[in-house]
Amino acid sequence: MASSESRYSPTSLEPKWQQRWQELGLDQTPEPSAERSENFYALSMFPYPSGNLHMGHVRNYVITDVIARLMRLKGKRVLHPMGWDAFGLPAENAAIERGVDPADWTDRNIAQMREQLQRLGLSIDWSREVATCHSDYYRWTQWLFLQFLNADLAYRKEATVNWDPIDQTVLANEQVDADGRSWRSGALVEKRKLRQWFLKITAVADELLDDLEQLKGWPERVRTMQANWIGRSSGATLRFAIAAESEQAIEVFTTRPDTVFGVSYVVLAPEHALVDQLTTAEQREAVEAFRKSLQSISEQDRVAEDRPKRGVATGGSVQHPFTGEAVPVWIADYVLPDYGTGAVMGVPAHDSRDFAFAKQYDLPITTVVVEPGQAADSAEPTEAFTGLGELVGSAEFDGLQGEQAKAAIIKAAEQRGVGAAKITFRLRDWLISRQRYWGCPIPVIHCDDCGVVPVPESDLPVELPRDVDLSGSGGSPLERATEWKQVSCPKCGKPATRETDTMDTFMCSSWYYLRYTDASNDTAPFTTGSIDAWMPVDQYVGGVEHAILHLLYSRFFTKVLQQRNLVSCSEPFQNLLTQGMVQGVTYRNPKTRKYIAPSAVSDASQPTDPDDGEALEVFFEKMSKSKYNGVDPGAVVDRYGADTARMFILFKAPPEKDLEWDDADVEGQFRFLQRIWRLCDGAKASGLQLQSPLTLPAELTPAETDLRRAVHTAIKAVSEDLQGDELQFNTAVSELMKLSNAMGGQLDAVSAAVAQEAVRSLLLLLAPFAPHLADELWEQLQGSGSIHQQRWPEVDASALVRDTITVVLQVKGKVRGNLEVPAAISKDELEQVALASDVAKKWLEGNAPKRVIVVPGKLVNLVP
RNA sequence: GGGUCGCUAGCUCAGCGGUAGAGCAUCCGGCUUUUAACCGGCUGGUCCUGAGUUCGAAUCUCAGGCGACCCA
Repeated sequence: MASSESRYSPTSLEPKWQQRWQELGLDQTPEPSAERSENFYALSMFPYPSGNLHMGHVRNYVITDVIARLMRLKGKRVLHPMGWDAFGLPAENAAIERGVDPADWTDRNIAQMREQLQRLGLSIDWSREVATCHSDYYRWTQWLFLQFLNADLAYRKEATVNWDPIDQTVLANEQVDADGRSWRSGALVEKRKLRQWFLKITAVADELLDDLEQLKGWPERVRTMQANWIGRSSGATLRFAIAAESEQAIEVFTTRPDTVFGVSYVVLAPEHALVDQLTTAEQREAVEAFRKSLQSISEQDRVAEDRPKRGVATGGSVQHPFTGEAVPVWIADYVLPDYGTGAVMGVPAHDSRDFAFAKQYDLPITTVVVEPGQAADSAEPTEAFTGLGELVGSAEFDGLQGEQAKAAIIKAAEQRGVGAAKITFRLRDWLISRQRYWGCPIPVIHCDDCGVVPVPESDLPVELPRDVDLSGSGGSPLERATEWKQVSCPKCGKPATRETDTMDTFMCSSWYYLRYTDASNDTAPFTTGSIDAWMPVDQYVGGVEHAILHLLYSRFFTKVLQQRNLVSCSEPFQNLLTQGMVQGVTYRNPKTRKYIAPSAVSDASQPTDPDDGEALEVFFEKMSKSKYNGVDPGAVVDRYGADTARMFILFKAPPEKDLEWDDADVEGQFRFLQRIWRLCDGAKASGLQLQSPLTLPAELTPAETDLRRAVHTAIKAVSEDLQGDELQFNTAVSELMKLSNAMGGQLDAVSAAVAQEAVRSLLLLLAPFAPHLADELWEQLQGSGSIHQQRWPEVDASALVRDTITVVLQVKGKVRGNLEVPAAISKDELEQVALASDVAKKWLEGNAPKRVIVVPGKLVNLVP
């Protein structure tokens, strides 16, 4: 009765199962086991609630969901939460531009995105949802800030920052483009000195670097990026006295003390404190002009290698620490005030930047290091020799090599009081002040008498005032919230004012993974019990754009909290998967450089611009509104269902690689799910049921043996693809396809027990990927309970064994035939069978082979 | 300039010393007369290039090319 065949209809089936799962409480986090290894923490980087879910989000959360569902099937107790990185500038901009309240705007967006997420069938425990902008969360962000303050790891200092003169606000370095303009207002950013709050991340720089070694479950490149960002370099400080007998000196940091005899000048950062003193009257004007010209240039630009180095002589000079000779002092753009000592020694012969600088300003280039055994070349070098080598022209240090030379010079410098060994870091303290409204208020009070006074814990949270003037200009909006700002000092009771800076939103996201472990606790941010049960996160999934910022800050928080005995782990994320971008097909007119929407392209195989008929360039790029290449997840779910969207995203590319969205392949996935539907539908029509396991027959037919081999091969392959360092969802899906192909037409040809085992296994393997379809078919075939309450199938190794195997027969390395032999054949027997074969007779022409290579189970190679 | 990774069928990838494979797409045939179709089948590869090691190299080594990412 083919007409009664049911149809795969995800749009009706998926909401049904989402509701059923909720009723069954399947997504709820169970009570954790005392045995940590029985618990599993699967975590996605939480999103900013922009209001619109995009494909990148979908990819992120689907990956984590497959892992969470798999771990439940494997019997783990799983924590799989979700929340919102909800403070940030877009909400404030919406307020400025459209007059909406940032809190309302954010909450509406959260509601909208939550609904979009729920349609994907993600097994998230929504009872643990957090939003960083809600005071029941940010009171603990403030509490943690006070912990840092108490530990002397939070401080205020005057610093040079990027100031946007139109928006009247500080900007982070990332918000200043390559031309030194604000991304928002387009204004040229100015440098300003302001008092700002910092967290002392440099206090744990060594731990942050050294512990990267432990993070075996992280991508190598993320670890490398962090190591480079931290940038530990060991070398020495050397003092160049301002004048003979002078106490005052320019202190430089160098990783190459061995090149000190090659110094031909010293360069100060233009901001350096000694510049004014050293500048001669003749040079003062030039120095001032140079300093002014730098105000609009970003730091990244100043140090960019391909940029010409610019500088000006101060006219002053200092004394070489070893020779006592006068060394001219310059200022230059490539020396930064906050790095090292803000001063470097110029050794043109052995540093490429110094070399370029010396060439440009015609400064002497003195070679003091050569390849071991080579004599010094008197000709002027054409490029810097930056490697280690043997010292020449370095007085008593001549002949010393490499590290030995460095050590000797450092030792000599220490003895003469002109320097010392020193380790520096590129990492700088984390500036967390923001002069913005929509952020977490920094919980301190400024009192004229008592200074900076922390808000008492009992007064937390310091709530953001509502109805603040957010006109977008005139400094921090909180400065104008006078009623909120005026308080009495917690210490002396006199009138005082609240801190009006809010925190960098990265503060809020640096500990949210801890909050999930005990999300509704209103007496503590988390407890040692909840931390011990779930931390560290077993699998973290997110974009590689956070390789440094968020991931480094979170590691910093964890280390500080561990030192203060608030958490028991030293690293927050055990395994990290950085997923690739989702790219959409992009059309661009090569002449006008305009992007064309796919909907405007009539013939996708030969796309042309509807306006001028120009042939369009076609390529894949990250989905974005401006390129019209986005695909709306909601539309895909509407049309094909969440299961198809999930399957496609997992199958189309390995998770860490970029994924090219292709509608045709989405169709392909939908068809695959339909095939599974029909396969099970056919089995159902034949009376197959899943509720009670049948006993396999003692003797199997060849068809049964083949089917069981296919089933257990798939179980083995999928299980292996989903464990270990490389999670290969794409090949796992491919294995499911192979299995369903092997099952096609075979279910009626085998006994009920074998058919049942096959269908049961297929659905279980499918369950983490296409959870709705798997559960629906499970139910239709009378499976007990939900499929997501079952256990992951075990491999039956005996089903993989073959009775006979095909062995390759080679003659002199060339394949000349093959042999069908019993699987258990011995090496000697195999050799005998090979020598007796027709192939051997033909190719050896009756001669005995000189050599016989037998690889058991694989081949025999006869060498005549 | 240095480092890391990659280069296998049209696409995405597996294989990592032993007869070059999977899925998707293409193509063909059938079945329907489909409008989210379906079933069956066949194609398809100097494994980036060159040299070396080996009985045997996609796989190991070296050199080169191309690409991606990171660093300076």
